[in-house]
Amino acid sequence: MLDFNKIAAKWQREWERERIFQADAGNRKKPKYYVAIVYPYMSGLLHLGHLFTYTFSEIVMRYKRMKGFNVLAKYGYHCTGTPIIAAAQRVREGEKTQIETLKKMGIDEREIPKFADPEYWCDYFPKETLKDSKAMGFAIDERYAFRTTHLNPSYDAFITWQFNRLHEKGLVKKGKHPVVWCPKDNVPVGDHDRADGEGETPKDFIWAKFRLKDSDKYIMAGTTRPDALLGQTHLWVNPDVTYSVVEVNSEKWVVSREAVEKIGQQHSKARVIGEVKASELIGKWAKGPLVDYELYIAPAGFIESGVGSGIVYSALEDPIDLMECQRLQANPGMVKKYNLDPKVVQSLKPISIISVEGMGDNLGQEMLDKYRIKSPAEKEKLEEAKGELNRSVYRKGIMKKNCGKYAGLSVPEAQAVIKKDLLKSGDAVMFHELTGKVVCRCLTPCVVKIVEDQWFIEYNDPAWKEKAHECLGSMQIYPEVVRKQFDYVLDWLDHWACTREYGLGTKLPWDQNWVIESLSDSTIQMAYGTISKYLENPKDYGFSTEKLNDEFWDYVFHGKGEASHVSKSTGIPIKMVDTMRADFEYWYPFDFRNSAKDLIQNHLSFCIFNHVALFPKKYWPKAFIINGRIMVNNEKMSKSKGNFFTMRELYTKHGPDIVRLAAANAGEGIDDANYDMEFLETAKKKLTEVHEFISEHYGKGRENELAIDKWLESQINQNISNATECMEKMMFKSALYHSFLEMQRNLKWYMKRTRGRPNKKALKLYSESLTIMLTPFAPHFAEECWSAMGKKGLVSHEKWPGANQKAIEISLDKSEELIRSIISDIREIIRLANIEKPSKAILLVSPEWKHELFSKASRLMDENPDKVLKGIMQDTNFKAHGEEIQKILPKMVSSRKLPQAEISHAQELKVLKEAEDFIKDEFGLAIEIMDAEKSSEQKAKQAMPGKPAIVIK
RNA sequence: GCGGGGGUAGCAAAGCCUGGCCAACUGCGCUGGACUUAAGAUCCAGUCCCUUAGUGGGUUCAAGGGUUCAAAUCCCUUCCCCCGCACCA
Repeated sequence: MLDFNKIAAKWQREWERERIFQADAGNRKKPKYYVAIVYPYMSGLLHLGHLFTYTFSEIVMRYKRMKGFNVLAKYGYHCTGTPIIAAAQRVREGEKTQIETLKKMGIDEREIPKFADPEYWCDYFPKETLKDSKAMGFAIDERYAFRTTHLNPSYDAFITWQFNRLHEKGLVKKGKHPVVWCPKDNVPVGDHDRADGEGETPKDFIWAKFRLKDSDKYIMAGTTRPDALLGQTHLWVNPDVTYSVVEVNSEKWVVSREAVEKIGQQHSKARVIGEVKASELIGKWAKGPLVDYELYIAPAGFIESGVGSGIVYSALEDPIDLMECQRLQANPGMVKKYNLDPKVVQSLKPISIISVEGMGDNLGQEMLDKYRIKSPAEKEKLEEAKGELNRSVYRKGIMKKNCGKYAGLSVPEAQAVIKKDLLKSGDAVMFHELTGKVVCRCLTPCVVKIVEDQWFIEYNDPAWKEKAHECLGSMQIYPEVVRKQFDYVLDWLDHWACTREYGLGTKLPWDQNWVIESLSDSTIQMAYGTISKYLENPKDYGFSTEKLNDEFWDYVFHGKGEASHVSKSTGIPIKMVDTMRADFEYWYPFDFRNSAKDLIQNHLSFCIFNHVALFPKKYWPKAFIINGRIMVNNEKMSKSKGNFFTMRELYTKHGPDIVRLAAANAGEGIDDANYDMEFLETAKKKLTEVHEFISEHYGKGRENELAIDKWLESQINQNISNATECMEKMMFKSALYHSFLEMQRNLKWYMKRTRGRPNKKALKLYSESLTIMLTPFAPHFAEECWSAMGKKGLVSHEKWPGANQKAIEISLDKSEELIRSIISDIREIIRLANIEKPSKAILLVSPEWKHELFSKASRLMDENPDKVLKGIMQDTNFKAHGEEIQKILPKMVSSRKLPQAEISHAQELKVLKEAEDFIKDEFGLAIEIMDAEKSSEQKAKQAMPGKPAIVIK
């Protein structure tokens, strides 16, 4: 077995010595290709997930180099945001799992205290990441590597520029927004920080105000269906509850006790100024918005004081309200108990305000009937009925004539308009309620909080969205199916809270209390990556980055202003300023960026938005390549399952080439890929075999040329052609299949067919093509093979092979198929007929007229299947065989199964003759090949083109 | 709910856009054989059912219906599965 690590080290030294991956814009003769590798987050070492994603970038980088491009790889380390800080905090607290995680990465126990400092992470992991990348043989130019965060003043200046420009364009605004909030920790609680309630979000409600008669108090009732206010009939309160009276903006609101805190979170401070028992409200009247009548206040058992305001208004088209109402009406005892007016109670009836196609005027009753609900106790059924009704109302409902100015609107339209009207008139206030219970990791139940003074990037700006769509339309998206997803996301993105109160990152330039959030500071960093070589190593170029300012970036990215002026204000020599400008112009835009699909709905879409806002069209992104997530042996990768691997573990154990091959072979497209640990071993064996084969056979072999040699040549060229096509389509697994696995299979057959006597020229073509095509996948190994062939220079410098179309001959494939099927048939016959000691196989090639017959028949078939028979029978050439044709042809025509007549009679004979020895060896039989017409065997008639009759004796 | 992607032989996974060469690429697994002291590896053969001195027949590509001379592939309906829905990298 080859020592893949040894090979890797050897060739990495060579590459290093020749600096073959240094990317310089000076090389302008070549077209450029800019790969914006997605940068890893520096909260740990690279792992298998990174490896998979990076393999795509890596393959394309090397491939494009071999296609003659000047390739730049953007390479960096992501350090902004909260995860590093949080992890450092955990180290400080001595949390076991965090410390274990660090230990597993090979960090010495004594070193671990250093990780209590977030900045140490930002130093340590970039270094280790670079080490790993080089050990993997990634074709990167480390001079360009950069870190994000304020620890890197150049990057800091770059982000400052970005936000100043966005701000100037009016795309960053201050506002407020609802978040799920932990009242104990005082932080927003994202999905992953929850002990319970994943997926729950704040939902819009409105609380409508119902003025209590002869009072200055408002009864507040929440609703998600403001349209139903038009059909309001009365109010429900929970008879056993004592409500609070709170003062909000000098109004007095009646709400449940539980609601008081919510008001405080979402509105100005709520001051409790009194209490009122439900019994004091029941039987009174109140006046709500939109209608001109007053509502009676009634008791209901289903009202939960913890939901909404603890009071609801009733619209009797709702099955739950209706059921409750019917119970009350049928229960004089209750009416008496609560001292209600029986006349009023009996007068309550549904007001029909919405027409729904296929339904009548009493929607609530219809649903009760449909679900056969008899009592309010049947809660589940009631919920279902309500749900179904709401759905059909939402989809098909139209506001009826009695809805005044809202008449004729569809229900969603009416909801939107009414909501707006009510909020404007002050008859209702906006409220957010969680869609379900959320519990923070600290076990505190969460609430909705309105965050004030938050800065947003206004991705909801319609003009901006339109431009983003335009950009997407001009981009290549691989695989194409993801485009729809992007389209949706671009529309869906709302304003994005882009600042945090704490975390690593650049300070918001005009409001230094805020730190720019981590997804927002990495949307156009590919532009920085074109000139990071200079900015990260200014001393090497004789300048300093201390005084970088917005003017500098304006000049470099937009050519705005004067180089001399920029030079004066930044202290950077004019020549350097212009060099950077030129480099940017040369490299930008980026041509390739790949990532796992999780980044579609944020990072990649942000990237589009920010580019269209900050750069002219010619610098907009060119292509996104989306890959699935990686699984290990068909299981999700996770630390708890023990199938979590750092990249370092993998390449140390198996060598980088093997690890890369397995990654390339894991999958392509958007489906989750599978990293097959067994393939690692298979790959080692296969590569070792290849190396042995090449070392042994290259430059040797016979000189004379047989058909089988042409066949191999044809196959090689087909493989080149297929592999190239796959490479261009970014389908690297398929590319690997054609360039490597298929090639190997072909070789095996070839060696067998030539009985170990290959042709020298064919082998040369094979070895060279294979080695070159393997270079993007297993570059060290390819170098090793290249040198084993005695080649001077590096295979990394070779051109990707072009397929010689002339060498591709389908008829050669057909010939091989013929041989294969004959062998398999002979074997089958021997087996079935149980022939103990066969001595001879006679192969009877179908007569020439049959070849002619079927090639003509298939021509006729393409024209008109109905006329095949007639056409043939009219042809005098076939007259002599009329009877036989009548027997076989009609059936074949009707089933559309004609024998293939691609190989002529003469060719068929020739092919068989040439393979005679091969077949003989295969079975140890004497072989006789003859024209079926000249044979007296019964079987001879069965011979068809491409299917000789076989007689075993 | 909204949006997206899927359902193919024991498993995994191609094919579907551009219908026919599809009983359906390929890998794994399984069965038998060769090699070997043995195991592993490797190699050869087989692996939907029936039939058979091969090239024959039947039933398959979630389910049902349709278009067509012809459907895994096109159209319609139904069922089921996966992913995303944010302030987080």
